[in-house]
Amino acid sequence: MRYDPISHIRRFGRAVTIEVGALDTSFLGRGRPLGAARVLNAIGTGRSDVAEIRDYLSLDSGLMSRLLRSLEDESLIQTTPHPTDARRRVAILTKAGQQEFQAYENLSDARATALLDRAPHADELLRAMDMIASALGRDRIAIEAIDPRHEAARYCLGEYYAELQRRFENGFDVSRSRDPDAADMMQPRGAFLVAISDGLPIGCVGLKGTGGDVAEIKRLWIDQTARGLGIAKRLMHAAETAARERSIKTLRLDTNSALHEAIKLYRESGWVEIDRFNDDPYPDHFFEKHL
Amino acid sequence: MRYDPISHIRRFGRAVTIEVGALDTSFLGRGRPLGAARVLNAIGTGRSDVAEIRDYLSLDSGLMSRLLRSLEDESLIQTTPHPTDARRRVAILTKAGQQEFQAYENLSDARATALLDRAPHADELLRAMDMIASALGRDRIAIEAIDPRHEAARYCLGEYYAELQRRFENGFDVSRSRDPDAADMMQPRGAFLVAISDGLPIGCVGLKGTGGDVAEIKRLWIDQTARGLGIAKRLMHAAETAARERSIKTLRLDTNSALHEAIKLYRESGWVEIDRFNDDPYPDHFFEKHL
DNA sequence: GGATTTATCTGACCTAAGTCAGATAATATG
DNA sequence: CATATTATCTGACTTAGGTCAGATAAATCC
Repeated sequence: MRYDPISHIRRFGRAVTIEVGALDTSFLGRGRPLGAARVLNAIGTGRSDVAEIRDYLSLDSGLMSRLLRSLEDESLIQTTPHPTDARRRVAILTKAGQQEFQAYENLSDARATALLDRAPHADELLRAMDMIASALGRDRIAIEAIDPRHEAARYCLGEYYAELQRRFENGFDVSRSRDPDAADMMQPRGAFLVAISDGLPIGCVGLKGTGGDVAEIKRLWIDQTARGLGIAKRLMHAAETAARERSIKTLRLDTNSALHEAIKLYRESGWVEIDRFNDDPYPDHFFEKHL
Repeated sequence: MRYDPISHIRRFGRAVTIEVGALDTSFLGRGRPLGAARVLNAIGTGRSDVAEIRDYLSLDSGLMSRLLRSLEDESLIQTTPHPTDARRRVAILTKAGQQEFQAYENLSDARATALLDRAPHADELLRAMDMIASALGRDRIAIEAIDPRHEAARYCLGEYYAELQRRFENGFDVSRSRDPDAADMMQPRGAFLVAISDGLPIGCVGLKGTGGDVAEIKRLWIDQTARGLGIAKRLMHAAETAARERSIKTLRLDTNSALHEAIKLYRESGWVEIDRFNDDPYPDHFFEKHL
């Protein structure tokens, strides 16, 4: 058959190439070459170290220097020496730069909104986009430790609770479960790790420590559209590493038989089933692992 | 919440921009600027008229001319005057050009294959890509009349039968249904129309004529990932237009109650239910429309 | 403390891409 | 048949993007 899987992927490639081109063209409407717009965008999204931006955008140092000068000439950015390394420079947006950055953001948002408004099944479309973004970006998925009260963490936890609500026969009410103290999932006792894919959190795990040599693994979640990419394994591995760094000797966790992929993962990676060790109403399986 | 739908779309944008950029970079490995590669590709995929290529790639006439010269200098293409309009030129690939075109195709295919091989759920991923390609490319979906024995038509019919097999309670066996004669769905008696989106057929409908002033609508199918975009309506509209052009006064069709979206569409667009007019074992609903 | 490495900047240079104004020849229009 | 239009080509020009070889100053290494 002619319309094999590759034909479908290549059709997808044609469609998104046209879309990407259209977005670039709309960016040019602001009277600035794309290179300068990209640098402005990198600074606007929090990258301030010039070397970091250069690396992120794979730019030659000469070109980078000229792009920074042109943005400075427009009074969109200011550069100052790096506080601890005087060879380096850091760039920040001026007030005008923030406005200009926001104008680019608005162009992107407008395209996204227009697409959503016209889409017949917006939620399905978003799921499809998430799945593809995760598949294409799998080599760029990074595990980061963040504050469990940070918005990325709160987003992950919200999705995690929503998934338990869907999967547990009688639903899930977070207030009936013991919600760990944020401080127990932060330095120095514990950690909260998220998997970030192209800027969006797609998975998380918590290491809840007490200061002693026993700690608990909590809130392991992977977005449905990002499963099968080995992210859970990476998160668990990172959590164990964090535990060792905190001199933790024994890890425990509780889970529910509805979460069979998770239970399979635990069994395959050295966890052994133990007796119930708490009175939380939801879990029915309990595991332990010695580090 | 920060991670609203727009964040997801923009993450998707970042991921595919990187992918598109990587493909472009791999194309540069063949030692030719992208512009020339695009023209070569356009010629390779069947566009021979220079003006048509220029329009398709939105190129300035001067730039186009120079790109053609550079491809001629490499002996990859040959240009000759247009057979009926001596102002125009047509370009075709030489033997070396065909090889070079194939080399680009292989690069694309290799990327697609690599993606599929690593994907955890390849079929889901392909569905996601189809859905996004249809949503992004909805303005480029074209209705074309083709030979029902053409591969695009056979693909549509295969997908149509597969869908009936899934949706009918007792499955569907095409040999038990009367398969229309190809000649009845071609000029001058009938037509076979397909909806093409970025090169891939995503829907079809047949107009089966007998030479008289009554004809039948057959094989209305829209790919699952392309529903809600109004393609069925456009196909039915095009079929009615084709019927009028063939002096047909009355259209009939049979369908099955499992195909409720189709039945809804017929009811909403002027079709009225009539008595059974054939002994095909599958249909249980019969409609008619006077043009 | 001297040698080496690193980050940035500057000038010179290059290619790709695209624009613009004619020139030419053929076709279409009235 | 004169005029307008169309398709292509050519030369002149511009901008964007990127490379390369030093220059400079700071940090790091031995």
